Amino acid sequence: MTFSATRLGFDLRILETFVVVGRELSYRRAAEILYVSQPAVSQQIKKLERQLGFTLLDRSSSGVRLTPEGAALLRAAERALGDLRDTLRPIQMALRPSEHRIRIGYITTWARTEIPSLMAMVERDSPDLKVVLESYVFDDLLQAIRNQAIDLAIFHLPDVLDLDTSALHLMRVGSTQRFVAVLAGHRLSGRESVTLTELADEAWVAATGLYAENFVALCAKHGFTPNVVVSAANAETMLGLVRAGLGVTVVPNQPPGWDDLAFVPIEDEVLDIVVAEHRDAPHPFARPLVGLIRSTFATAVASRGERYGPGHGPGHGPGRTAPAGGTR
Amino acid sequence: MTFSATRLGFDLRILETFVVVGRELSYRRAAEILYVSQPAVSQQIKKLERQLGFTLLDRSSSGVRLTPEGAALLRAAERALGDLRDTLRPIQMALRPSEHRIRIGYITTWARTEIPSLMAMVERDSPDLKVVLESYVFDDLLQAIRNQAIDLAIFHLPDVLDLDTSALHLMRVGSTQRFVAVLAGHRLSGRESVTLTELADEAWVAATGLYAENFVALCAKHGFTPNVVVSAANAETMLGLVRAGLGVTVVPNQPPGWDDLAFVPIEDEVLDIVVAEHRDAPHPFARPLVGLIRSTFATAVASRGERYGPGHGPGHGPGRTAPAGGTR
DNA sequence: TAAAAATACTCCATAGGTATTTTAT
DNA sequence: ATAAAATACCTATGGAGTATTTTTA
Repeated sequence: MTFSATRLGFDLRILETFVVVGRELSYRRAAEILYVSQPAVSQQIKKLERQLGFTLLDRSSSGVRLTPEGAALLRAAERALGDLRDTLRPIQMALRPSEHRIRIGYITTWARTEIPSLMAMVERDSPDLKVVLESYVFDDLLQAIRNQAIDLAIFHLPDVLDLDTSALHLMRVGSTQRFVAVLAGHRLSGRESVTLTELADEAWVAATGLYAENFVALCAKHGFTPNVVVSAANAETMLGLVRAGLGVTVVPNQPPGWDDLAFVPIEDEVLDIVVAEHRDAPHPFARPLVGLIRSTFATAVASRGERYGPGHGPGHGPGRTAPAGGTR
Repeated sequence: MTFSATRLGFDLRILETFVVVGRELSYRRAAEILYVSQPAVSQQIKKLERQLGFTLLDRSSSGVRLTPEGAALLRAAERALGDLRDTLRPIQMALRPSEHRIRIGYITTWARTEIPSLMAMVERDSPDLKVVLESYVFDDLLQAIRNQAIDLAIFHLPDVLDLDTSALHLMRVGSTQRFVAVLAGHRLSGRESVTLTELADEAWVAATGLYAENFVALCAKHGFTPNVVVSAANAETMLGLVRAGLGVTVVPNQPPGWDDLAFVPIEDEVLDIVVAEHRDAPHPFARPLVGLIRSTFATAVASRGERYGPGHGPGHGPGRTAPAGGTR
């Protein structure tokens, strides 16, 4: 016998999945946004349809269309999820009075352009929301969420390295590609794009920690070991070192204000830009912010979204844990 | 990596558990009501406290007290769960327009006294709620929920037999004991109580189906095989057969209107009276009704609540499936 | 033929179970 | 000493993953 505990109607995560599918009208894009696999979305929707007893979506290979019932549920669910959050918020606020402000952690890569434009949107959209910005070294960022030092983290995912994202909840907000940053006079500075292999013999300004490891692993995948002449912990410093002529470096965006540098796209897989929150104790205001973050990165970054979320994810062993601090 | 799907705050089941504990101020009683084991409640509360970051309940062996924070959460949670249900209800109603009424299935054992007094309470409490009553043979009752032929089932659990309650959600609403029904002149009719063993040589009027199997198994546990002279599918008939002098029978209550019969309590474990709903598609109005059902059975039955819910539950093999109908 | 969703299966995390120990009255 | 909650350990279920097949424009 299974005496399951009390349920309040159906599972709410499933409704949220349906809302995303209903908005995107694509299982694949919904999977990308939710950062789960496409079959997971299929299964959730199917389960919901089974529970309700009728079809919500007409799907075919050419796309997905809402049935009339589906359209009704979408409207109702969007409203209801909003109401639900509004209901839950005061409880959570009452219980954690310290959280009338939301703390966003980010890596300096995104400090120059994306964070300011995000803050502008926040100011316009939710002027009464207090945001505290905290810049982090990537290696400490995930741990900061686990520690509840921050509520939301913005970063791009290492694409080769396996990451320990336990206790986190990721949502994809955009994607970008790598650029190699070279001095204006560099032999490649005029190029439309380059392959990583062409850069095998360069002197490199590398990152530190996990991003550096990921870069080395990426190079290994392309058959060479980079000649790292110097490492630095943040993008600003790295670009400064490039400008100083120490070597070339790789960055996931084209920051403005580096007029004597050239940024050449690397023909490579795209990088996912994600936000992470604590899996079990999400901040009540996090969700609306994620929407704003997504539009920020949608406009700020050339996003073309290839593959859906997971792909180098689970099932690859225990992953690695970011240093700094215990399990709390 | 684990990319868990979107969460809406913490799990809602956990909040419901807390509400019950907060009201009962006892893990054990909460476990009984929720029909889960006491450790399950311990774990859920502990998880909630860990997520929130502070203590909700001061517990000791002499009882449980709410901390100030716990009291605050209890108030907020009760209100919020109500709001949540109010939010969800219109969605569910819109999606299943046929369910502006709730269908309650029950076994005839409870038809004489409990169901009418329940209906009286419903009439007083929620006069605009349409209830449809359907009496069932026990063997078909659970399947009727799976089929969504009814929304709520009221019955007592077989205590020896293992039951297939998959896809169901049980909540305990009361407990009772067995009575042996004998003719007024029977040798035992004056007794305060009897043991089952004393009845080993009686001629029996038995139930049919699962309840009958359970009765036979119970007798086996007490070391004898009952001499069943006739079987009947419902309590009214069985008592009629007793009155006709065919034998004695066992019932889980003392129905009125059988003045020429005597009901002698059997020294035995108590039986749990439970309601069941569909695990994945509960009726929006079911929850408030369960409260009324609980008070009905609290007043109608001598309830003393010994052990908490599960105990002959999971881990006993696949259980058995009620006949009649496929998996839907 | 290509792109999207569905299916098949495997695996792991969660959560509930039982049995037992700890604790406080 | 007793009753309640906590702990330890185990197991089952569900959900999400990858790989693959099916479908239809």
